[in-house]
Amino acid sequence: MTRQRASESFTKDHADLVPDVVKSQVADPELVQRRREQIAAAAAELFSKNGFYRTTMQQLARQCGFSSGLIYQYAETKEDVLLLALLHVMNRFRREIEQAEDAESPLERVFIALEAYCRVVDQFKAAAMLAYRSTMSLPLEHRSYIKNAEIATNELIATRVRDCIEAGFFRKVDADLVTYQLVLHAHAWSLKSWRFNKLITFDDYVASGFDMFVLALVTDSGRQEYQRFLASRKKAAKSKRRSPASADGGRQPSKRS
Amino acid sequence: MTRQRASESFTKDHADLVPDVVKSQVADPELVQRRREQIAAAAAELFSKNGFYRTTMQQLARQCGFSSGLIYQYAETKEDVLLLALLHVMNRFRREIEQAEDAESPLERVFIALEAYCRVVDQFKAAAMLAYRSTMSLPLEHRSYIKNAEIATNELIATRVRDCIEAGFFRKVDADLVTYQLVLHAHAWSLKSWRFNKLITFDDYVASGFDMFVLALVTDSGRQEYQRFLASRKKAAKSKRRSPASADGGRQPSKRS
DNA sequence: TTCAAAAATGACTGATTATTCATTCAATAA
DNA sequence: TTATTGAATGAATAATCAGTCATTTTTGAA
Repeated sequence: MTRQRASESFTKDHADLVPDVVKSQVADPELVQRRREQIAAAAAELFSKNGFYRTTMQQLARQCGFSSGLIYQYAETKEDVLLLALLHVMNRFRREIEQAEDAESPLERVFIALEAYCRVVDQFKAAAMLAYRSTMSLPLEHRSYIKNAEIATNELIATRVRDCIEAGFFRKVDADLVTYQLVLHAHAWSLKSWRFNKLITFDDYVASGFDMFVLALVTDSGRQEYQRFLASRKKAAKSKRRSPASADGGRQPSKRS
Repeated sequence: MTRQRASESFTKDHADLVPDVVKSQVADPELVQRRREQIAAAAAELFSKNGFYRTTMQQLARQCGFSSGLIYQYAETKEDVLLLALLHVMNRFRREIEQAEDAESPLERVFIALEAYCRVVDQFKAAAMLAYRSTMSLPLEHRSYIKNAEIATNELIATRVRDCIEAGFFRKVDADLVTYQLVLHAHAWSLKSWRFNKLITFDDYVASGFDMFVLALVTDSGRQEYQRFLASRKKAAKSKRRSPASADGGRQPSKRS
């Protein structure tokens, strides 16, 4: 349906990719939008916590605050709901990364994107794992929507990597491949949190991961840029420590490897 | 392979970690062992292909070649069977890595382990994904067995990383952390094969991954060692190309990034 | 206020499936 | 040969749950 940009300002640059495979009985597109958001949010929560198959449609309806029959006005099958839930999570992740503070240096911009990705993964660990656990439960026709959503998010990072290459900071590597490894570094924080939590703090995980990538990819001029970046971060950290306005709970620091 | 080196010597150095949480009605331990192997192998195949919840106990019994009731002589619940299947896969992976050819140089030994891990993941993509998809379907008491099996495998790599550090080739990094990143690099080949297959060949994936790790971790003396390693590999590849005995289908080469 | 259309309800149904258990079978001992 | 034991069978069971639909409620246009 893709249409629904009828109701004026709802166009959305990124058009949250509401897939036309999911059919609705209800006419009003705005209502469809709103209800599906409810359903997707509730489903993401329950599926993340209890798994797709262990969650019943009755439970889901209760979480939504309405009856089980109504869900079937906005989706045809339980698998449709899974697709909505997964896209809901992935779009949220993408938005968080888009909204991360920005910077001048291409190198710093990669760091910021990686950090933002890791942070949202950290914040929604269970949701982050949901994609890994459940994508295979999706009917084949649904999976491409997931892949596209993933690629769209990755592109945010890939362009930043390419900028580093163009700026001469990184060697001429395959940006898509590097992007995937950066993404996996973020995902791994949720996939293996039971182990990583014992080994390293969040901040060090991000920093040491970035450190590895930079050391492996950097040119001579990039190395200088990285030194500058590290210096400015150190200074920023110091001044931040002075002003206790650190919004998200400053995790305990630890031995860097 | 590795199989039944006689009944008695079955103690197994690595004691395939048959967990005592899974209770059996049958007395004869050898029979239990054999049947459980059957069940685990069949389950690994079906769960990998169709997923845990979509596989019925009847299907599983048919795949085993015996009746559905019999499964319940060797496991109490379907989740027990999942645990057996997962451990079956993980132990197989560990064994494959243990049996990989060996080498003198610590650096080369890390490469060999990484390559072996990637290869077995490549060979059994669906099985490799099973762990990610299904571990959360296990009851909590079962999960620690999975974690232990994973740690046991990782230790094979961790010691090799430590050797590199001791030999002065790697900086004094956290070996467990680096190990986890190596492992994830192998796992990622199955998790994201739909994407990677378009970007890179298997051989290049392994080589470029190793390259990244080495560049990020290496000391000056390690860098020399790595040059030597690359040179010897190039020579080996050349002589191999001459003798067409390359066992596993020589994949098409491609542009290295 | 009226009333038809749209939205929402939730009890119900049909199908599925994990698990059980009364029974059969096979091997060994007496 | 016969009795005993433990392994194996597979039809029956009991529970669950996705999806339906007859009914009620809400909405908003006239």
